[in-house]
Amino acid sequence: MDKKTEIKRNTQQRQLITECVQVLKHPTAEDVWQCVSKKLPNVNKTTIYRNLKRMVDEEELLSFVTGEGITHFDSTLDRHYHLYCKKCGGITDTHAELLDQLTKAVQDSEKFQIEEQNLILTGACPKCQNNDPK
Amino acid sequence: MDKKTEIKRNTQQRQLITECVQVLKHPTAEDVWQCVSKKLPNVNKTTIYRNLKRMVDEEELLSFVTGEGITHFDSTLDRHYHLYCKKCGGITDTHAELLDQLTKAVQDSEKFQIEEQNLILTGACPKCQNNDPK
DNA sequence: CTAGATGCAAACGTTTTGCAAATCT
DNA sequence: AGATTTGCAAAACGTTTGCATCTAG
Repeated sequence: MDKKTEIKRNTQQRQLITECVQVLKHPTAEDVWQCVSKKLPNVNKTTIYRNLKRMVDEEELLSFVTGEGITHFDSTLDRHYHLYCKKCGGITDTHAELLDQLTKAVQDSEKFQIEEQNLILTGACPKCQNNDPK
Repeated sequence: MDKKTEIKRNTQQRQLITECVQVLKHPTAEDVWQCVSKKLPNVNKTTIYRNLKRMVDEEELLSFVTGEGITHFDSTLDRHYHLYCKKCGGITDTHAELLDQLTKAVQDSEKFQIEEQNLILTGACPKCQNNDPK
């Protein structure tokens, strides 16, 4: 009764969107649009938005927002969090063990029932620390 | 050379904005506008946005974005993170010890130099768990 | 054949910008 | 007085919606 068993068509657009999210790793809607456009020059952004939204609703993708307020999509579904490099804009996944510990602790001490964890650590990735020795 | 030593005027609007952020705890720009409007009915939203932005730039306030993509402002500057209740929309501060541990671990293992931590745990606060026994 | 998906244009909400008028200091 | 800040209107931005057309099943 929770998940709708909706008919889903396998359109070219949808296939490409899925593909692009996987390849691009942590794209924005704009990124996906540009990527899909390469193979299908007339895709409309609306289609991108509609599909991404639906995929998030149906839990095929997850989305998160960086400190700058930009929404990114992620095809990695296991719980993890993100390292966001301010300099190059790169986003790296990190595993969730420590975050899980933290969440459990909060759950116990605050009696807060946690459903989603959204952690973004922002800073400078190893590459940018070296390349930009300011 | 980093922080600008700009002239800052003590306008009525700015005072009220500061006041409202403190009182409201984790307001959105809209919240602040409504709050300031009570005492100064003709404030323009632009003024709210401009001041909030500047305060964040000058590190008098910090801002964060919930999973829904809504920007909130916070006058508590010490490192801490937020519990966001999906049902009532309430936001609670939590202390940062565990998050600090996590951050240190990431810093060491990933060689990622972390400047900002942004953690939002979303779920149901104690009140809403009880009041809404679904 | 037909429900569901797309493309387009227009609406939307939030935030930003340009400029003249008002206001702190 | 003079520079900063405000208010207003308009633009910008990312996203959503309505609707006619197209298409996968």
